[in-house]
Amino acid sequence: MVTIESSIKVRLVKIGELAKLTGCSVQSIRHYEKEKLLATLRRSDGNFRLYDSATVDQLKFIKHCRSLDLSLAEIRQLIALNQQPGMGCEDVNRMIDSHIEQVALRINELQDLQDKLMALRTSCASQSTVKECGILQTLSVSRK
Amino acid sequence: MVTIESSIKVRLVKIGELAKLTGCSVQSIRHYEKEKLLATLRRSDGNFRLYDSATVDQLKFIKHCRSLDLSLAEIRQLIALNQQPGMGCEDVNRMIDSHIEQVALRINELQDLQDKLMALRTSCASQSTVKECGILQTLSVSRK
DNA sequence: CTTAAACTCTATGGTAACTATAGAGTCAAG
DNA sequence: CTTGACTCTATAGTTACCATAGAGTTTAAG
Ligand SMILES: [Zn+2]
Ligand SMILES: [Zn+2]
Ligand SMILES: [Zn+2]
Ligand SMILES: [Zn+2]
Repeated sequence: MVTIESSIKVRLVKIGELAKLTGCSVQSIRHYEKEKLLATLRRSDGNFRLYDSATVDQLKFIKHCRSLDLSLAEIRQLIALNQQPGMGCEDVNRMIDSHIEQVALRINELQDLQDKLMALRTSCASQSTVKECGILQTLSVSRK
Repeated sequence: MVTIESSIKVRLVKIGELAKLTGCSVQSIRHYEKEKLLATLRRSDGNFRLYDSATVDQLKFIKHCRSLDLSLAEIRQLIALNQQPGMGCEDVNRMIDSHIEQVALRINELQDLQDKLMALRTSCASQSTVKECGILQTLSVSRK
C-alpha cells in the first residue's frame, strides 16, 4: 500500500494486492492491461503498477463478466458502451442474447456427445480383451 | 491416384484424396502425422505423401474418436492399446468413463452459466439507455 | 545501514487442435 | 512444354491465460 500526496490523498495498491482484492491472478491483470481492458494510471518510482479503487471496481466488473464466460473482446465492447451512457442499450441486450444462444448450442452439442458416449460405453462387456472390446470395434466402424 | 508395382499392386492416394475420402482437412492430416497418430509409409519421388487403404481406415478411426471429442493424446493411447490385442480392455473402459464424467461436468457448468445469463438478461427492460441498463448495473456489482 | 525476503518488472514460451499463410517445388493434362 | 492444380515445409495466429527466467524494487529486520 502506498499513499500519495496530491490535492487529495488516494490509497494505491500494487498489483499483488489488487490480485488479492479481486481474486484475479497477477498475470491475468497484466494480460487485461495488454488487452486494453484495464489501464494502469500510475507507476511507482521503481516502475511498479499502482492502482486506485476505481480500478479495483473495474477489475471486479471484468471478473464478473469472465465468470459468465464473456470473451475479452465482448468485455471490451461492454466497457466502451458503458462510456456512452446516453445511448440505447440494445447492443448490450444483443450481446447477451447471442451469448445465451451460443451456450445453449454448446449444451446441445455436449448432450448429443454424451448420448453417443453412453451408447459406446454399453458396447463393452467389462471383462473383455482388447481384441474383443466392443468399444474399439465400434470406433473402428465409420458412421454415415 | 498412383499405382505402384511390388509383389502386390496397391492403390495409393495423395493427401488431398485422403482428405476427401475421410472428410478431414489436409492440414489436420499433416497435424496428426506430426502428433504420431498417423504414419506416412511412402512418399512419391517428388516427396508427396502416399497412403494405402489401411491408413484410410486408421484416419477414419481417428475422426470417429475426434467426433466424440477424445483428445489426440487419448486417441494415441487407444491406438497403442489396439496393438496389444491380448490385454484386458479395462483401460479403454476407464478412459470412456472418465470422458463421460468430464462431459457431464461441463454440461452442468454450462447449465449454471445459462441460468445466470438468463437471470442477467431479465434485468434489462428492452427500451433502456446504457446508463440505466440493468445488465450493465448488475455486472458492476460484485457477487459474493 | 545493510541485507535478505518478498515482490515486481519485461519478455518469452507453452497450452489444444487446428487454420491460414508464404514461397517453393511437383504433377497431370492438353 | 506449359499451365493450373496440387503438395511441400515452415511459420504465425487462434484464446485466455500460466509458467519461467533474469533482472530490478521494496520493505522489514538486524
Ligand atoms: Zn460471447
Ligand atoms: Zn472393452
Ligand atoms: Zn477425455
Ligand atoms: Zn439494457
